[in-house]
Amino acid sequence: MQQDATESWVPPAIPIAVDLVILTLRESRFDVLLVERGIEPFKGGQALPGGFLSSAGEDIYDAALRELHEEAGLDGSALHIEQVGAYGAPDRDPRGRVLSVAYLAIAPGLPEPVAGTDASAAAWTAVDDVLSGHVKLAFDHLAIVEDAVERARAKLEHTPLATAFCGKRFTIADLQRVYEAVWGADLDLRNFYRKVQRVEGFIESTGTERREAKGRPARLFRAGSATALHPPLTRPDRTPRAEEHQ
Amino acid sequence: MQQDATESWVPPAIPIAVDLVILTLRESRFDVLLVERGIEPFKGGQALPGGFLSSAGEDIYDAALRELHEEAGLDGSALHIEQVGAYGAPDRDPRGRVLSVAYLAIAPGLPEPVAGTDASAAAWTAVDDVLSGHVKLAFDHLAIVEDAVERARAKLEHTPLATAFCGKRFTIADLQRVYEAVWGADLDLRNFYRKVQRVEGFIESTGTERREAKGRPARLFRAGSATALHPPLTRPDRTPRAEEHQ
DNA sequence: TGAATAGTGTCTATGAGACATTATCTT
DNA sequence: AAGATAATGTCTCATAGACACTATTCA
Repeated sequence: MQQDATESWVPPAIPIAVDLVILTLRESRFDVLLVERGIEPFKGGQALPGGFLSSAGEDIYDAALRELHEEAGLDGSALHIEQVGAYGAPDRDPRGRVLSVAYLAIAPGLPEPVAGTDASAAAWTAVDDVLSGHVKLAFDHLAIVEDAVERARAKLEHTPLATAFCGKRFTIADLQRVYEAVWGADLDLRNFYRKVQRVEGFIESTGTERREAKGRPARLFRAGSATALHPPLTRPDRTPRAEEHQ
Repeated sequence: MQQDATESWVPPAIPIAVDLVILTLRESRFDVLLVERGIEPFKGGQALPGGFLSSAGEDIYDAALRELHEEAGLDGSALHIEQVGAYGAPDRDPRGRVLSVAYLAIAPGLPEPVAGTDASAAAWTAVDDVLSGHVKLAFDHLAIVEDAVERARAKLEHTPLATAFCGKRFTIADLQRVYEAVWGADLDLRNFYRKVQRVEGFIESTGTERREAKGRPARLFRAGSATALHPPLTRPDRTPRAEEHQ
């Protein structure tokens, strides 16, 4: 980077924004947070929360944390956050050129559609409705959601990311619901219990239980110390296996 | 993104650069292209090829292609190129704030250290020497290389990316050398042949052969149509398996 | 003791990894 | 036929996936 510049040449500067793909599970549904746009372009349309850097000195990650707080009322220090990538097509914003850095945030299921914030227009929306095109998004936000969701789905296989969708303590059934909702696939309960418990450092027992009115109490776990899952939990083959034509 | 702006507020604009992590295999060595910096800061130091957008209207991907041509003499349309991410720490460039979008490019082994270009100072360097810190890089380029290399290593498992390191036609042994060099691990030849040939759409036979002076001729293949590998080629466990303590 | 939820065990098939020999070509 | 390189087959073990029953609690 940083080419040989003549004294007179000035590299073009472009406004920088951050966009947030905040994912969560609410009642076993895989949701993304969208806000209704209050201004043109796409006024009244649905979009990802986000915004411009507040100053030329603000770190992009800090900007993501700030928007997370301002637009979603969430505390980023408690969440899993990672960068998805930069989206910089010259025509992505009709008002003029903007380069946006997208972040993925995973939040434990929040009962309320987030209130007391800037963006009172924020609402949880089914990820499926977005990906299917049933809910239309402004700008290139659909592509951003696609990339972020695929990232989350893939990381569920190899990392303990699923625990980020759960609270501090969770049951194995809770964890299974995460996998099923994010992957959009049903998993066998017995195989899931076996695999999850075999992976070293994925979940550790708290010794406590959760009882709900009826039925046997469920044991509670917390996230373990592993950063990678060995062996991984693989997604069910959507390409079942080459139809042994014969 | 695109917050409610009052008429008077103007979002801060920042110079945008692209950095390229160009990876290849040369004589079974896994190499990255570095350039010697001609100007301060880090004058005389090693850095990734790259540069600022040429104009405020240039697409970032196009800028990556342009730099690939200018600084490495490579034709991007023939290469695998993907974005790694945005690097935007406010202090990453001592001259002032720059946001850089990093791209990963995979090139078939090129015999010569790339000549007849802008950057005659460009040179292939062993990736291991960079990752080990033996070769020091300017700015935050080490972090960029780490991210890009990990991306490449991971994608080798699930995608036919390895074929991007090879020419149009290659032997199975060529392909194995790619995996061994990028992963830094020895693979069993017999298992490799079996697995590679079982994966549908990974490689397809050309019916032709390559003969080198002596020995049995090797069959030549070309990249198949698959975009994902089923089943994947997994990296040898560096974390061998929980030492069954007992 | 019945209803409700939590948790486990076994069998089969497939892939991973270790390992040595046969095949084809040139000189 | 000797030398060199290419290619393959078998065995064992671990994991994936299909599948049904037992355990614990509360009313």
